Amino acid sequence: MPEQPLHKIESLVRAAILAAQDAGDLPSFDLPPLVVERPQREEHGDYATSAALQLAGTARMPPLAIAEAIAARIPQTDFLAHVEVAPPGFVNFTLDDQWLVRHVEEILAAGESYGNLRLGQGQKVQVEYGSANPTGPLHVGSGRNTVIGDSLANVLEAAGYAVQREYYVNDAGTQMRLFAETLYARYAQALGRDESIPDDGYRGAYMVEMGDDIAREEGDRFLQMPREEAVAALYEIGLGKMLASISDDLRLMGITYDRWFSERSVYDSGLFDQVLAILREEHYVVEREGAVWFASSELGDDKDNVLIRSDGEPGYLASDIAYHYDKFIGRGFDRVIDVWGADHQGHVPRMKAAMRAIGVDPDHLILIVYQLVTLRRGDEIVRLSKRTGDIVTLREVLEEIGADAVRFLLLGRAADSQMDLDLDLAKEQAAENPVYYVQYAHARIASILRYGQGIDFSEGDVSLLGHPAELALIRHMLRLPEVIEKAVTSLSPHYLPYYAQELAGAFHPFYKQCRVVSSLPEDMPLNKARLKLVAAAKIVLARVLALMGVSAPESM
RNA sequence: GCCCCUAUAGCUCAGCCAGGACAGAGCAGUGGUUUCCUAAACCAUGUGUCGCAGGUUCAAAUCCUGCUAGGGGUACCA
Repeated sequence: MPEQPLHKIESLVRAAILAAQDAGDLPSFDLPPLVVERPQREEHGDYATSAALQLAGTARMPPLAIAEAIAARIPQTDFLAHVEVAPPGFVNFTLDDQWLVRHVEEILAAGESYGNLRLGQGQKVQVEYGSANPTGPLHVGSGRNTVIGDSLANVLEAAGYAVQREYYVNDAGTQMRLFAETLYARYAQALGRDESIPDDGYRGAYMVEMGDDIAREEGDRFLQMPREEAVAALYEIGLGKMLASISDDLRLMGITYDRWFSERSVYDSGLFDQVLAILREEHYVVEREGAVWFASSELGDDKDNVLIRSDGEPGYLASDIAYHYDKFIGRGFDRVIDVWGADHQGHVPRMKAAMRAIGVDPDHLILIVYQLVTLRRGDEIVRLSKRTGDIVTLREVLEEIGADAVRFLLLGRAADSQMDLDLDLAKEQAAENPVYYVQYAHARIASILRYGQGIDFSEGDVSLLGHPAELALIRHMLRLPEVIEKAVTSLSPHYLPYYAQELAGAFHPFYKQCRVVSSLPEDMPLNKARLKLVAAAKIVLARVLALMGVSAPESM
């Protein structure tokens, strides 16, 4: 895992400024954080810093003069071909061709681990995502949640964190009781009994089907027992069926968890009582109006929140505090990341307050709130509600559009950005989805390697590479570690699909311009070098696809 | 009312955190490309009051204030 050029350049620029100050070419001042970035335009090199522009004010010197002073003190290195000063005060860095070309060998040597970083240093991080109520099938919103969470977990792992993926099963509380009551009614109806579902029950067709299924599988035995007992039994059966269906849908998207954590277990294990006692001891629990309140307003929230309702039923917040106590105190995660839809944003200040109450640094609980997906079919807006039964299931969308395209589509927007998903358009454009552009690059390489499988290119000489299209491809391959770092530090997996397209966009022109396996005998040395290049490109493409949870086909 | 998110090309969106070099991509449009490795490809080409109005700055899509529009939340549902 050699140091990335980006960071090497940062160090060089910093050292250059300090040296210029020592020599009296620059006045002394404290260095602000230096920004080294990828310039937008190719002719500005591979990396650039605007440090001189930033410093012009404090140094009271023309930016160009500062840039000159910096550039003059960047030492000769193997990886930089040249360093240039450009008006109004940029310093531009261009990577050395031979250094780039040698990088191909490093990627081949790193293999699947190419791109790995040591940012995390083994810190324990939990990512909790998905976590949809098991009262109905997953819809597209849950899809966005899982795609963000899963890819984030992937990049965190790549960056050297010890990641645990978890699904919190809300198998307790009012909604599950309504679900069980509804299921009882549907089951009874399936057996011909006149029974109506609760007013706030789940009206979706899937509940009718489940009632039919259970009637067929179990007969009428639940009608023979006391109603309460029957509802309790159906609660378990229905929960099991919903969880099975949810995990099937997730598997279709390539998502699996390390642990499914039951909300009920928070109460059954005594964890909730234990945490409530701690809150009481710290005097964050008050009783009024017949309910038990969490005094979160004393901890930065703008209001108090109900822990146990006046009907004696603990609310969602109650178990969630206990659950997070278990994550941090019980299981010792250094950081916990929860992925929530914008409809849960009101929960953020309460949970931050709760962390303070149990003695956890609230910054260690990272809440990623993504904006909701608005589904449309043409001009018609499809509202999603499990209760009214008006849902477009994730399964339907997966079947219409395909898991890879769905993941790519859902991942490609920043969490802050609201998504407008037109199912008609998405279906229409499914074939034009950029995911196939990326996958096709991978498949093309696989095809080349099959075609050239008789050639032993292990002794290929990469120094023969140098065509502009080859160098452009290598430059893009080199960016993977930077992209992973950026996705991790900004907790924004949406950079991955953009990068993937750019990488594929460097491969396809290379393929067009550079014959990899040529039949001319005199081309053999170059063939071997290029086979090395494409083998390395395949590694990088496969890696970024894997990070997105998208398959990397050998043929298309 | 108050709080959070958003507004950038015909459409869908990056870029905003750390202000800097003529504002980017995909799709859609137009024209072209196939004697050896996959045309799901390549090449060329047009597209902008960066929602509006102020402010800060040598420099604003980016920071600040106000406004408009859309989405979400809002004190015993999750």
